[in-house]
Amino acid sequence: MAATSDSAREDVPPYRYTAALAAQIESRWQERWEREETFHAANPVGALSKGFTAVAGRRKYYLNDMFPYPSGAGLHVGHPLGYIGTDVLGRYLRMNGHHVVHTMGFDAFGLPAEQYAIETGQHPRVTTAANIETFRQQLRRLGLGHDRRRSVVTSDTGFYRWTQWIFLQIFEAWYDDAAGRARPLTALIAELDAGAREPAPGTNPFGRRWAALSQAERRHVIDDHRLAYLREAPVNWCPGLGTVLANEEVTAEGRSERGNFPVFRKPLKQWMLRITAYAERLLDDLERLDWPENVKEMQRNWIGRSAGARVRFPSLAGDIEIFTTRPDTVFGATYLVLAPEHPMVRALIAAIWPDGTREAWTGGAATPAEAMIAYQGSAARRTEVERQEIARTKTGVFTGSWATNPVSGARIPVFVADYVMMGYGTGAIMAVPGQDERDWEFAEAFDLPIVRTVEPPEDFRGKAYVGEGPAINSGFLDGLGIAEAKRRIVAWLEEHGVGAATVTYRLRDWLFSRQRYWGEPFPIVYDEVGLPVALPAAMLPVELPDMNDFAPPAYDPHDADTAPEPPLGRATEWATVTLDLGDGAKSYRRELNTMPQWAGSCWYEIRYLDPTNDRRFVDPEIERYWMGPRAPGDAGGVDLYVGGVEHAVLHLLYARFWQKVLFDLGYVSAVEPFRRLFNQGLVQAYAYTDERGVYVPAQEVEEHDGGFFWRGRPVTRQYGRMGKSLKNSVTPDEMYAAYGADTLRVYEMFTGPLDQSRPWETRAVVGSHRLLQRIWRTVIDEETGACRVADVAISDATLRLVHRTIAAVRDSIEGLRFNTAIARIAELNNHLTQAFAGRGVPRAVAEPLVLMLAPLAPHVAEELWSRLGHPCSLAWEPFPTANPARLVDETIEIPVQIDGKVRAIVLVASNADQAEMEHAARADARVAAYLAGRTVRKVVVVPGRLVNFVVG
RNA sequence: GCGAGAGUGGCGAAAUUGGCAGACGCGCUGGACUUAGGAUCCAGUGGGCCAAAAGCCCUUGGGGGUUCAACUCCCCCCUCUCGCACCA
Repeated sequence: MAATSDSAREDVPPYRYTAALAAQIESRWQERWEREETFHAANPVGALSKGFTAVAGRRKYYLNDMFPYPSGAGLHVGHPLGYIGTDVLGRYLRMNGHHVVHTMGFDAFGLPAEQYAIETGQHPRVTTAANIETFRQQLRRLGLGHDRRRSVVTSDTGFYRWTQWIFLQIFEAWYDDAAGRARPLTALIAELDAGAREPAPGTNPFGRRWAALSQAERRHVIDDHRLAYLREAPVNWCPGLGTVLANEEVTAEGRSERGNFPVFRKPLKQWMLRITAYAERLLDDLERLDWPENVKEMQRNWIGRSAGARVRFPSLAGDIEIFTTRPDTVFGATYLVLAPEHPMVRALIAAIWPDGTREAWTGGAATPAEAMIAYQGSAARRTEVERQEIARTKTGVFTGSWATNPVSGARIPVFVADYVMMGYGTGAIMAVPGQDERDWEFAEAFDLPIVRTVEPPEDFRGKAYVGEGPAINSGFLDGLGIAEAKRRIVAWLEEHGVGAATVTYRLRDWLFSRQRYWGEPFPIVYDEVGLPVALPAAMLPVELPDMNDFAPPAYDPHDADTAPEPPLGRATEWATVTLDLGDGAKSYRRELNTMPQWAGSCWYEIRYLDPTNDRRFVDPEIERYWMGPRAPGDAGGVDLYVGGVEHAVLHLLYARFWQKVLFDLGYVSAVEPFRRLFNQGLVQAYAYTDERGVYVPAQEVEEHDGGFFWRGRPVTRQYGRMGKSLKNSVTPDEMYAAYGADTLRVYEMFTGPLDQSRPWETRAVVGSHRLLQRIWRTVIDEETGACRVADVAISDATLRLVHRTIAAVRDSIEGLRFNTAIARIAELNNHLTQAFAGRGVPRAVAEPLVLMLAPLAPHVAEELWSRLGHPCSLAWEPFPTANPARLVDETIEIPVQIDGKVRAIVLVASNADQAEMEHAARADARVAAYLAGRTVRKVVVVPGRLVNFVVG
């Protein structure tokens, strides 16, 4: 590494821009920005409104980064890529008349923070505070133009008090399907009491009207309406982490996203948030967002809307309801399949195998019950790897029962098979092997009848046919296309009361409890009969008790028979509390689970706006000013949200959900939290492993003879993430020491467009340092330290280049292509070095150069600006504007092609017409030589572009 | 398997959206200043033919097409990255 202290060398000019000088300049300007409150953004009202009148006429702009969780490893150079990008844009917008709010907080609750604390044997409160301090110092050195007053930490009581408050709003609300929005439960109760409505379907198991229900029954009905509710259901239990997880936190391989531990399904009573009520709106409103298409697509896939029908198949055990997207194929349903966990399986299992049961259907067992036990047992014993490998081979077992196809009247067998998931649709399907590949495979394996209901084309050679075609073997549907057949059959099903059109989502309700210590406690207590009671807002925050034995029990990660045990249960004094909640002092038990990692990040961007408000989570006027819709139909939200694509589903879906609840309840004016999303790329790096597969320090690896070596031993190289454990981390601190923060900023922005991943290359950083050195030298005499600005004439060519550079730099920054902005600045400076060598530079050139550099390398730009004689910071100085008249040259160089190949360059007036251009081209000696004795078949002249003679 | 995106010098990349391919850098080569150079400055640097220059030819993953003109538009294929994956 080039960590030299060259300023100490005698032959280095005394006023050269070196790492040492950069360090001085950077700390001086950082202090000054802080002292002068340069980046404080004023709210229209409230505690942070000082100075608002001065900026009231500006256009507001809310710029936000996905906030980091403060890990113990500190920052590496990959972390700040997005932060630098947003800072460049923020500074640019500020110089263009915008009123920019930009800050940075910390996502401090959650598993990573707690695990780090456990590893280091310290309390998470201590490690979190220390880690945040490290992050703040590293980030401060970057010179980010943030309003630090607005920084929030999700684990501070002043913050999580409001996370708890929002949970209470969710708890005290229900989704009014008729109105298409969430409403307070008080409104529901009023309408029920007034007889204006009856409980929603599925919430009243008592079979009597509201007016006839007892107090306890009414309580039950109300609890079933809540957007936050307790439910006993199979959840994702992860012994390795000691907690249950949301579906979004479990990988397709059935392991925890964090830590990669096995996850088991286990029935437990847990808090759920009714995100499914918002499925349609979460899907529809994606259209209103300026987000990367791949992220929208990921959310669409996760929500997984499919339109189809539910159909009831009568059986001796009762009606079996199935979901299908192809109701038109119902005549071809030759058997039913239930998921192994389906509640009706037990009732469907016959005592003995019916007569004529085929050998293949029994699995060799003596009775259906035995077969079922064997089948469920073999599924549970399979390892994940085996499940992946045999995922496509169909297994299952006959229940011994039959059902009736309600349309064709056919008697069809009922199977249980693990290719049907309990979590989707109704957990049961009608199998139509003729039109479904999976059903075909199963039908082949179990020798079941196959009836085609859509006629395949003549040349079709496959098995199941899923394409378009006329219906066959389908009674009154015969001859119809799929769409029309669907319409007819759904009408028929509804008319005969055996089915209905319906929409199903893949999205499940959000499992919201975690058996961990380091999270927000729920603002919930349980009364003497074990029912949850919300604490009044006045009792918030429910503070996390200070505990020394906060770690969850250490389970064997592979032991499915363990059970979660919230650490807060050990805080016995805290866990029981005597309260007067309106009916006298009584003893209550507290909720012992905590909220998941994602709770704080669901709304932190709102709190940034009004971080000190202790009466509301945000003042409505402040929220409307920064996040409100700009026009009717506009979703509102943060103007630009920058972060990694890894949050495409989890955080971004949860935050949208909370935003919509808050919107429905009238607390915020924006329907969406993030109007525009931008995914920055990763900074990647090479990592090296020795022959045992152990990582070796990447910085000590040498490349020679076509191979890589560490201490003389060959190592293998792989490319990927940067990380401490991979021994390929480079810290910003190393770069600050070697070159300064401005160099690091410029380097990171120079390696490519912001949305692209790029490799880190320490040896290339010097190029950005040299650029700053050269710009410094353009303005400052390295020997004397004097400003080189002089009263010298500017050529038209130079002036044009300045204006062209301004136009290009503006365009590049606005498109978040900072690499090309830097290239154009470098180009201009290279030109100035030549054009004004030894003469000093004109002010009219030096000043725009410095101002253009300012968003990218703000410290050195401020220093140069001040040395150019300006007493004030340039942070609010107008960004240079290009004069359109200065962009065009009087004469331009035009390529002349013969048959599409450039053979000459001629000079023509920029406004030359076609004839003049052709004339100029023919006048060129080389062109004339090429054309001599040949017939020109065609001449293409594009004014201002080129001339092409076609002779071939 | 399905969906999305991407393939340009040794490396990171650029190309006003169909008009001089490789801007700006790293690296490399040579030179200057030097006790020294892992500092700084200057020059050169896609490949080939040629002693060199001039000149000519080739070149944006591969193949075909449209066009006076294709990194850019169309068709087929290959490779890589990401997401989803028995979702009925």
